[in-house]
Amino acid sequence: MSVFMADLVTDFCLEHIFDCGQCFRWNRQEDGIYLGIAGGRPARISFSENNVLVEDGIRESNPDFWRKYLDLDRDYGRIKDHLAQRDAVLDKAMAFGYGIRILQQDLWETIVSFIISQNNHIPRIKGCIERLAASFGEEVGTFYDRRWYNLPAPEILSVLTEEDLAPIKLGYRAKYLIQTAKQVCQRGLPENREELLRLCGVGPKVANCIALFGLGDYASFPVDVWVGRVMNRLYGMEEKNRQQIEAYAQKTYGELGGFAQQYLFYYIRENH
DNA sequence: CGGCAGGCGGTTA
DNA sequence: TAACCGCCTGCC
Repeated sequence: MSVFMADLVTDFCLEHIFDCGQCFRWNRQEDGIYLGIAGGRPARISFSENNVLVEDGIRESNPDFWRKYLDLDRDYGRIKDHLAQRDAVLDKAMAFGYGIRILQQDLWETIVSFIISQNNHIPRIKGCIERLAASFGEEVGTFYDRRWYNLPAPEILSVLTEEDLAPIKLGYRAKYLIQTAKQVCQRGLPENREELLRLCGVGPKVANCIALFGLGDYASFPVDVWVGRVMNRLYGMEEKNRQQIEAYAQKTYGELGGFAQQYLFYYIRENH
């Protein structure tokens, strides 16, 4: 086990980070500590008095990994200032989700997670991901009294059948996952949105999520039903007019679209 | 029971 | 290229 610490951290709130819809493998404990896994590292993360503390189940300490994963080197105060200048309507959403950070997640895990997420509820998405990892993923060790597993690599997933995956209860997303795994084995991982859209089961919304969370494409502004709702409520736009919403986001938020989307999404999810 | 959820692929016109 | 429709599953 090793420990990572960072002090003087502002604009950071574990609840906002882990509940704003960008990740599915972290869970809040009764003491407010989050227990989960990222990049093959099971960990406990806590935050108090501007100090981030990460205790992970890996022998060799790797502070760079956690700094990057938690996006600690980015000035979110400045991002919020810039967004506030561009659009006063965002103030309420940014005040509400003040501690959001966009995690820099593993690309393959992001692809798998957001293919599963389509037309699906968060508790079920989480269940599917955990069953998939426990059944077909590589075990990374024991941490706080349980075994932890990575999501299965493309090479593993690509040779499974829909029948193999039946117990995972992925529904029609199972064949998407297998096909996408095959494509990644053949062509390698996608490097941009256009390549993401070629993957089976990846449409505009899922591609935008993967681009934002897995590729660091911070201009990406994923529009789902919740973003449609919030744009309707705060801006009076038509909920299902994705073109109009995307055009507005592009024009107004520009290269900060992904940050704006996260504040808006979290705001409407928690205040509907 | 039908309706729906953090969409997508496939089929039509 | 826009509009439909069916889809696994689980929950209301």
